[in-house]
Formats: sequence, structure tokens, C-alpha cells
Amino acid sequence: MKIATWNVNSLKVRLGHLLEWLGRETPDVVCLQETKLEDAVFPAAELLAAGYASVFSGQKTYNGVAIVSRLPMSDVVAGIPGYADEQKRVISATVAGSRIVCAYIPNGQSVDSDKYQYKLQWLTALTAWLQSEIAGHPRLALLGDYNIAPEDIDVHDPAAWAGQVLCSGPERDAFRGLIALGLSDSFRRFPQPERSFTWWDYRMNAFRRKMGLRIDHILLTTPLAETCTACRVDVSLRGLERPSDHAPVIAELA
DNA sequence: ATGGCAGGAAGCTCCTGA
Repeated sequence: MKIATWNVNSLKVRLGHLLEWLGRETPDVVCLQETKLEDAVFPAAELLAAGYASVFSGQKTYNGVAIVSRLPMSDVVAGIPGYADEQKRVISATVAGSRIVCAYIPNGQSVDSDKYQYKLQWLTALTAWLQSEIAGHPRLALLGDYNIAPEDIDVHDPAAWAGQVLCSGPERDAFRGLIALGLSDSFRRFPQPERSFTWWDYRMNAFRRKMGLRIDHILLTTPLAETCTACRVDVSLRGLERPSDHAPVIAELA
């Protein structure tokens, strides 16, 4: 089973890219973030015509998550149960016996922002919920835009980013808190090219200059990690017109 | 030190993203 995560930065703008990529890469399950679409206008019919069913939880302008899958999905849950949040950032479904959790973790804006406090509280709620979710679903994958670069190797200029949002100590502590639930960073289970990133600022030709961060991740519980045979960043969509500022991450499970 | 870029909603500018 091939699973993937991609922050599309507007599914309305990126639907053509997604359909082209689904046809070429044929992932089984794709978690999408920043769809920026209300549920009433989600392009479920277009995806179904391409062979993919969709479940989604969206809103106008901001946020919005979806899972698209060639395999049947069941037990769909939106949000973090027990955590009231108007922002549509999580959706989960069971696919082929594995629990798939699609998450768009808050950005945080800056470490002195109220949004940063929201991010840390949100991560606390996510972690507490996942602990019980993993207990009930030993085969679980957490895919999404974490808005956290876990280590300095995941940052093009660690000195410039030191202590900044996406790289700060509390955020990295929260990432390690997720790992401590028994999750494994699938990307780091394999040798990777130097300067492997998943996001680049639209400004200053950052992609061309390899000035990025690795903030999109696929974390797997041990039973799934043991079946993982590959994980990579796919930059192929960056060559198209109007690319997303994020690249997909793909993991192959036996 | 600042702004650069992109998407969306609104409306000819601002907020957010990361």
C-alpha cells in the first residue's frame, strides 16, 4: 500500500496537479491539507471519476483536510474527539486495517504569537488523543503538515532558524512527544538525499536555491513501520505551473 | 532592516501562511 501526504495550498487551484499526480503515481491513500474548500464544493465527483473516493472536513479560506483513497474507507472521524476546535485540521479513516490520521497542525506564526500558544495546546490535545487511538488501532499512520522541522538536518539554514517558529524547542519537544507514543518517522528509516525538504517559501527563488524545511511527515506505529519499504519526497509537481509550496511525501508499505 | 510570493475574500487592501 502506497500512502502519501500533500499540503495542496488550495485544492481549487491544485486539483489539476492532484489528478495528474494520482494518474502517474497511483498512490492508494493521499492525505491532503489546506484544501480551503467548504464541504459543499469539494471536488468529490472529479476524484471519483479518477478512481478515488474522498472524505473531507473543510471550511472557507483557511485549513481544510481530506483523505482520498482507491481502497474503501470506514469509520470516518473529523477533528480531535473531545477537543473543541472551529478550525478544520484533522480527519481520520480506516483503510485496509490501518488507521489513517490526516492532520494539519497549526503554523504558529511566531513564537511570541497567540497562535503559537494555540499550536502547542493543539499538539498537547493531539498527542493525548493519539495515545488512546493507538491503543485501539495498533496499525496507525499519522500523515500531514506538522509545521515542525524535527531536527537541524531538516532546515536549510539552522542558525537562521534557531528558536524560530517551526524549529523552536517546545515544538520539537512536541514532535518527540509524538515519537514517544511509539511512532517512527518513516523518512528517517532510509538513506535520503542531502537537503531533503518538503516546503519552500514562494519568495526569493527558495525552491531553486534549495532553501526549504522538512515539515511534512509520515509517522508510523511499529507494526506499520516494520512493513515500510521506502519513503521519499516527490518534487515532481514543482515543475508544473503554479505549484504548491509543499511537495508530497510518499511511503510504501508492504 | 525590510520585503520578497501566493491564495482567498473582498473590493482596489488585508490577513494568513511558514
